[in-house]
Amino acid sequence: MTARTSPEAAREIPEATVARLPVYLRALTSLTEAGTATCSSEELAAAAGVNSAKLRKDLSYLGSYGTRGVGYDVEYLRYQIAREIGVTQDWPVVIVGIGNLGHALANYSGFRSRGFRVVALLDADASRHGELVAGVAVRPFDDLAAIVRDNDVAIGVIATPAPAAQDVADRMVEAGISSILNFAPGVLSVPEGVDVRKVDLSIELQILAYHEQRKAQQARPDGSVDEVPVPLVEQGLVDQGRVS
Amino acid sequence: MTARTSPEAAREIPEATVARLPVYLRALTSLTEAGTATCSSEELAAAAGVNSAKLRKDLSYLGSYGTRGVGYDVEYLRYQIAREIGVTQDWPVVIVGIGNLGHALANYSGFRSRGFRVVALLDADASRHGELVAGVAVRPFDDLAAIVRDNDVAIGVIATPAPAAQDVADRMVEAGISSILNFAPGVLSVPEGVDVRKVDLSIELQILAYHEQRKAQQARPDGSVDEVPVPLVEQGLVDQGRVS
DNA sequence: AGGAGTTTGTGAACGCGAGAACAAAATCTG
DNA sequence: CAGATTTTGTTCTCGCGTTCACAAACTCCT
Ligand SMILES: NC(=O)c1ccc[n+]([C@@H]2O[C@H](COP(=O)([O-])OP(=O)(O)OC[C@H]3O[C@@H](n4cnc5c(N)ncnc54)[C@H](O)[C@@H]3O)[C@@H](O)[C@H]2O)c1
Ligand SMILES: NC(=O)c1ccc[n+]([C@@H]2O[C@H](COP(=O)([O-])OP(=O)(O)OC[C@H]3O[C@@H](n4cnc5c(N)ncnc54)[C@H](O)[C@@H]3O)[C@@H](O)[C@H]2O)c1
Repeated sequence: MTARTSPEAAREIPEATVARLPVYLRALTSLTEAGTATCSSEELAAAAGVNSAKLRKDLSYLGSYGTRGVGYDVEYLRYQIAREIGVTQDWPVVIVGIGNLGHALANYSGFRSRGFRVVALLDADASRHGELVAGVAVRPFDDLAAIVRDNDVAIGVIATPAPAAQDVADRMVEAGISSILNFAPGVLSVPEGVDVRKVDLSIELQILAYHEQRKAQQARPDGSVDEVPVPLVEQGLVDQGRVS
Repeated sequence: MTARTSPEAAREIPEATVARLPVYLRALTSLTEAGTATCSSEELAAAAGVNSAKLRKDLSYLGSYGTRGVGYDVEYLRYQIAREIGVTQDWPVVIVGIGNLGHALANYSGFRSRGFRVVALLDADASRHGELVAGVAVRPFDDLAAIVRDNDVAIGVIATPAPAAQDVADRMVEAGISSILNFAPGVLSVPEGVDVRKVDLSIELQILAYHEQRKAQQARPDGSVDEVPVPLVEQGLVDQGRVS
């Protein structure tokens, strides 16, 4: 690993690894709850659904937190990963668009328990203002800038209809938000330095449909109804976006 | 492209390409609605948020549907992609776990309009049975096998709490479902030939948090509050799971 | 008709990630 | 204490995906 020419060079964690760290974190939390104090890379890899070599390589980017011949201290490793991700502190989050999906998100308890705190629910529809969802009041969308400023909000969630999403994103960026989780379909355009991640249910289903169609096609034309001729997938598809 | 040793060899579309086809499909639908009859790879790539070379290579796996010097016929290409994905037909879908999230999913109109039909809503909680959500009644989970058989259901959605997810998945597979979209956190174990895709809100937020933390760290220690020292991302993160 | 201009489809180069394999480091055993 | 055993951290190789760059193919204009 030749250090890049930069002075400190820090640890530059590959994006694929970053995407798996939360999975390891969850697996470690499960192990803790099960009372396990120590685990090998093999065990943890199984719990996370990945290859053990991949797991070890991923962890090596963070440092040397294991002990050869022994394994990893579950609690210690869990803390190190949480610190690396940045979820030892609580991140304030705003949700915009409190419709079907927004309500579900606001009610989702997994937010709190994983290092995120919903500080505001915003909606453009005045008839929703004042409504309490999971103890938080729905407020006018125009309060965004003030809320972001007062609470140091860096992360915003968009759950509005698609046509409003770009507008909302622009206003979020303007207000100082630099990370957006977008549930509305379509492409968001944001300035450099702003991260966007997209969750698109229809795309996921369509990917499944494609593979489903291939399976069906492979059984039909031959006439023979054979079982799983080509193993498409089995497990451990931690990497979002890949199936096999 | 050397044809694999198999007899027909068909077109083997790379997984990364499959994951982008739905994005192109949506972009083309937008163009159609905007009244555009023809478009270049450059225009379509912009609408989909990807590099135009990548778009052309992706489309080349499907066939030669463009005209050099002209571009693509929007409607024709849209149909070809829809056919390739398999969404010219309607796919019956069952949703299991009609709580917060399940309600939102059941109410989601984007299902229907994109080639999927919710044929049943299932929940283990008897007090929910009979409730109508978007015109579909909530039924006992034990009806699963019959519903899958009668409606030829291949795709199932899991929106139950995490502890129940593996059980539900097992029952789905047993009933004949071979594609699962899982919203519950944790790793599902399924037999070969069954596809699982996972949507995990917390993981997405944690990935954002990681990058957010890096941005903050890069501004602080230097003392200087410079603007975006290293361009982390800008746009076009079509590929789920990557940020930059 | 012929040349200029466009735009597709693809060959080739490159970089990143996955996995196998192994050396180093720790524990355990006798 | 020495050797066997376990398990990590890392090196190496391979394959996939992205991107560049360009020839082929089509249109348009004179
Ligand atoms: N419901 C689902 O399960 C689901 C699944 C996948 C994707 N989505 C997407 O998520 C988004 C929301 O879906 P939904 O079913 O909750 O829709 P919805 O219509 O129920 O809710 C949208 C909410 O956004 C508010 N809104 C509209 N414009 C706004 C603006 N400019 N600023 C602030 N708020 C605004 C509306 O008042 C409404 O309350 C949609 O883009 C949808 O495609 C939903
Ligand atoms: N609400 C969200 O926004 C959100 C976001 C991300 C992930 N999730 C995940 O989605 C899942 C559902 O979340 P929710 O908020 O809707 O939970 P919820 O508790 O509101 O709903 C769960 C539903 O599943 C039903 N259920 C439980 N066990 C079952 C079983 N064995 N078979 C059939 N049905 C069963 C329950 O009766 C309940 O109706 C959870 O795993 C959660 O972690 C939710």
